[in-house]
Amino acid sequence: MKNNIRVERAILQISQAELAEKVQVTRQTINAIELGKYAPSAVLAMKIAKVFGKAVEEVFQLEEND
Amino acid sequence: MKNNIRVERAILQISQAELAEKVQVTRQTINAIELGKYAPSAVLAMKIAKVFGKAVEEVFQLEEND
DNA sequence: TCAATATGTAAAATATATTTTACTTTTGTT
DNA sequence: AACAAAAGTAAAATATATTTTACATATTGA
Repeated sequence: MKNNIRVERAILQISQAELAEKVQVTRQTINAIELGKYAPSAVLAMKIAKVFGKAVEEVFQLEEND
Repeated sequence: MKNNIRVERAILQISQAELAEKVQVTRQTINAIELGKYAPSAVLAMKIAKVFGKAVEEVFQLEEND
């Protein structure tokens, strides 16, 4: 699972900590997901996409191994 | 987390078992998610939406408690 | 350069999703 | 009614996401 979180954050100019606060998870969770260490839950993915004003598919992309 | 899986399945006329096979999970997983017993992972939500030819947000909707 | 802010990382604990196996109930068809 | 297919359920095991605490490194601005 790939994602554009870093780019979307840059557009909004918000830190990992700020995004974390907006979607009510810890900063470490955002960091791990942004770095692709694991994939989020659907609820979290939808909340993140919502913050960016994008569809889930615009922020997260399935890969072959998914 | 709400969803329209039942309706989307009806449109495609596929059973829970068939959807499960398409997205590579067990029938019980589809049943549990369809009934709202728990929310799927983002990967699974995206695969399900893809089968239906819809965006994740069209198949799954966040609720207040999410 | 110094300090502050942001990011990366890690291990252990907890929460949640998914599988497996198995059985029950419902629905649709003949 | 009888049969088959579909859907519902449940408990235990496993996999994965998320939290917590804590520290290390990098980046930015004064």
